[in-house]
Amino acid sequence: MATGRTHRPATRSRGIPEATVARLPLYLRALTALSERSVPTVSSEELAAAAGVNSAKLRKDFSYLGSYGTRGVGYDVEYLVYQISRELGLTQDWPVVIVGIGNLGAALANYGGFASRGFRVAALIDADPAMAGKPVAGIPVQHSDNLEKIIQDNGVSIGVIATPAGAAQPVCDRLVAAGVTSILNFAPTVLTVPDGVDVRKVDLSIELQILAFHEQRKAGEDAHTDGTGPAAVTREEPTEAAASADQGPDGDVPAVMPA
Amino acid sequence: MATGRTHRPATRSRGIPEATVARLPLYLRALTALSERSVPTVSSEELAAAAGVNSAKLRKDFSYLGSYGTRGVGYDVEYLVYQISRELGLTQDWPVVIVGIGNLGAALANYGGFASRGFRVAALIDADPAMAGKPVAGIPVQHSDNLEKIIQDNGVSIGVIATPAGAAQPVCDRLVAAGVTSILNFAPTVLTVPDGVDVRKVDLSIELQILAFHEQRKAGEDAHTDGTGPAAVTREEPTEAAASADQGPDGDVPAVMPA
DNA sequence: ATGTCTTTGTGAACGCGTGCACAAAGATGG
DNA sequence: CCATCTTTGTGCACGCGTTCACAAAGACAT
Repeated sequence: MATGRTHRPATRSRGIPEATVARLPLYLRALTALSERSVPTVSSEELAAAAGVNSAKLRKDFSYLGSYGTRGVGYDVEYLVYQISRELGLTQDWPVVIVGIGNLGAALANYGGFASRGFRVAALIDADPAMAGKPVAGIPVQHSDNLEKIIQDNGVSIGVIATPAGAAQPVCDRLVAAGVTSILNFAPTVLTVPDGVDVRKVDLSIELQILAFHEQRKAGEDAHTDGTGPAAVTREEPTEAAASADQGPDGDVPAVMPA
Repeated sequence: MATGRTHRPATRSRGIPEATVARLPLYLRALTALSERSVPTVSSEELAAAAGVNSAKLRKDFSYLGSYGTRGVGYDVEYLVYQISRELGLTQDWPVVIVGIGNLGAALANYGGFASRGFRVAALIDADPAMAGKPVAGIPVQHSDNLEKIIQDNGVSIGVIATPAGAAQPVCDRLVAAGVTSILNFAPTVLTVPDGVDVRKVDLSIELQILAFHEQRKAGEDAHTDGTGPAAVTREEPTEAAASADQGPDGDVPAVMPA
C-alpha cells in the first residue's frame, strides 16, 4: 500500500500477496518473543492473538509459504522463525545507509531493531560539513560528497532518507544513480524513482491527520452529549478563499534539521 | 489498515472510505504547496501527479467530499484546502502529548509538521526523573507521575507513544484511562485497547523488512546475471531448530532510550 | 445562441483481501 | 488398530478499493 511507485504492477511476487508480506514481520516478532521464552510450538490461534490478527488470516498467510504446521499440534516456533526470516531475506546481511543525520536520523541510527535483524548501518551521511566525523551511535558521520563511493564500496542497496523535504528528491536521485534500489523515505515528499526501485514512505504528519479525522468523527457522534470532548477551538471559517495563510508558516517542515 | 484494533467494524465513517481518508493528507500537502505558489486552480490530472496517485482515484476521492470542482476548469485550490482541512478536523486545535522523550521522542517534538497543521504539543512526558524539567524543543519535559493530570488539564485526546516496547502497554493503559482516545504508537509492540480507541502504528523495523523482501526478490530474479548484488553473505542454514539464538540479543530493541 | 473543447463526476467491471466454515491430517489414548 | 480430538489448510463468498470509460456540465470563442 505504501510502495510509493505510481504504477505498481500488483507485485504478487512468487505468489505471496503484498498484504501477507506486510504481516510477516509481525509474525516474526511474535515468534521471536516465543522463541526467547523457549516455547516449542504455537497454535495459529495463540500466535494470531500475539500478533493481533485473525487466526484464519494467519493460517492463510502461512499457507503461501508452504505447509509448515502440524495438524493437531500447531507450528514449530524455531522452524517458523527460520522460514519467515528466509522468506523476508533476513538471513542475508543488508548494509543500509542513512542520509540526513538530524534528530530523526540520529534516532534511526540508534535504533536497535536495525542491527538485530540482518540490517547493518553501513554509513551515516549528512550534507552539513560540521557533522563530518562526529560520531553518532558510534558511527562517524560522513559528508555527502562521498555518497556514491560509500554506496558502491559497501554494496548498499537499501537507503534511508531522513533529510528535509527539499533535499529528499536530489538525495534520492543520487542514491538511485549509485545503485540503491530500495528506499525508506521519512521526508514529507513524494519521491519519483525509475521502475525497479521500491520506495516506502513513513510520514508522521499523515498518521496524525488520520487520527484527527477519526477523533473528530467520535466527537461529532457524541456531539454535546458530554463536555469533555477535545478542546473544540474551531477556527473561524474562511470566506471561501483565505484558508492557506493561517495554515502554517511552511507547507511541511522537515522532520530533521537541515542536512 | 493500521487501525490496530483486531475487530475494526469497517469504519466507513459518514460514507468516506478509509482508503480515501488516508490519502486526504497527501492531497492537502500538494494543495498547500500550490497555494503557496499562488496557483488558483488545478486539474485532477495535475494534482494527482503531484500527490503521486491516479487521477481517477483522486476524483473519486473528492467525490466523497462533495462536488467541489468545476468541469472544464478544475478545482479551486484555496477552497479545496479548506474543505479537506475541515474534513480531516484540522480546523480544530488538537493538543498532543508525547510520551517517551528519547531520540525518537525528541525528533518528534522538533517535528515542525506538528505545529503547522492544527496539532500542538501540549506536553512531553518521560519516566526518567533526570529528564524532568529539561527543555526539549523548547518544552520542558514532565515526569510521568503527572501524566493523568496533564492529559486532563489540557483536554488531550491524542497521545504519541515513543517509549521502549516494554513500557508501551502500561503507558497506553494510563493514557486511555486518563481520556486519550487516539494513539500513535512507535513502540514495536501490539497495543491492546478498549473499543472506541484508535491506534495507529509506525514501525521502522517492519518497513525495512518489507523492503528487504522485495530487494531479495529482485536479486533472485537477476540471480547470477551480475556480480554487483547486495552483499550476499547468506548465513548458514540452521538445522531445523537453532535459528533464534543468532537472531539478535533482544527480540526488538526500542526505538528510544529507556523512559 | 450555438458549437466546441476541456474536465469533472460516476456507473460498472474487475481484482485483491478477508473471514467463514469445513474437510483432511495427524496426534493421542485405549 | 480404531476412535476421538485437536488443529491445520483451503474452497468459497463477500465487500472494499481501483480503474476504465463515458456521459454530463460548464467555459469559452465565434
